[in-house]
Amino acid sequence: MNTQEAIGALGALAHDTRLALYRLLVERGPDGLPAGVIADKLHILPSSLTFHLQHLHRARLIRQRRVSRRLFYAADFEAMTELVAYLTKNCCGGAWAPPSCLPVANTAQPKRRSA
Amino acid sequence: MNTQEAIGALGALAHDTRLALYRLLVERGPDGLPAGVIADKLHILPSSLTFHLQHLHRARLIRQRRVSRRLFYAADFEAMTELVAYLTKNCCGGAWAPPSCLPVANTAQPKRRSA
DNA sequence: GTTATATTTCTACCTTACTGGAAATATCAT
DNA sequence: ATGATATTTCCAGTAAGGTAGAAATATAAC
Repeated sequence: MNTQEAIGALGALAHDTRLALYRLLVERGPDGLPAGVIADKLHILPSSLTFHLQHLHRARLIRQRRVSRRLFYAADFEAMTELVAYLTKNCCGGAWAPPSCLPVANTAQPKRRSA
Repeated sequence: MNTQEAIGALGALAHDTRLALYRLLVERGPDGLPAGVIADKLHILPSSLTFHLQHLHRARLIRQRRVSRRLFYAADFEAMTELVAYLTKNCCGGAWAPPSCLPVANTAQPKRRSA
């Protein structure tokens, strides 16, 4: 993850609705949720939801897949891992985060089914 | 660090100039740099610099102190530690970051002189 | 007190981000 | 094909963020 990607991810998370949305998807795991269910849970209009979903998607924090007529969105766990790695490496003066943290992140991902 | 504080910190870092500024201050350590020097290094106008410094300061990512007629700004290392802790705790589904990471962050701070 | 330096504050402007409603698209069921 | 559901796209309006220059404040030197 380079600086521009990090800025994109930080900006995507720096919003009430989007952070709540992202946390909801993380909580839900790799299966994710369809847009409609998310809209209900967060009480936002469909057009707003799409706007925020696309914002998170552009930042590669979430993934999209269609299941019949519904679009499911799921958190991209690698993205957060990379973001945290970027922050600890570049924004803590190297003083933070023992290297043992980084490998753990990958192995700790919930098992996914297809891709 | 609560959600609103995290959003504030994320938003403060989610900008080209401010991220560069913050990283410059982290690199510099607890002594920090006077505003004028920062403006020179980042090639930005004084009024813009103040704008971004205040943004970072509001997010408690940097600290300010006056030395004679100059205002020094320095990174607040605890803030980044807390932000990373927040992200790993709340946005990685608990799957990330072994607890050993967190204490390390505090002990790894560069020694400061006064407060 | 006057002058110079360092930084902030103020104001105006421009751009981008966000919200909300209506229309369009995609998929499925009949 | 028609109708229903799920979601996106489009558009307009409003709010917030960022940039820039000029004026104001704070400190220091003379």
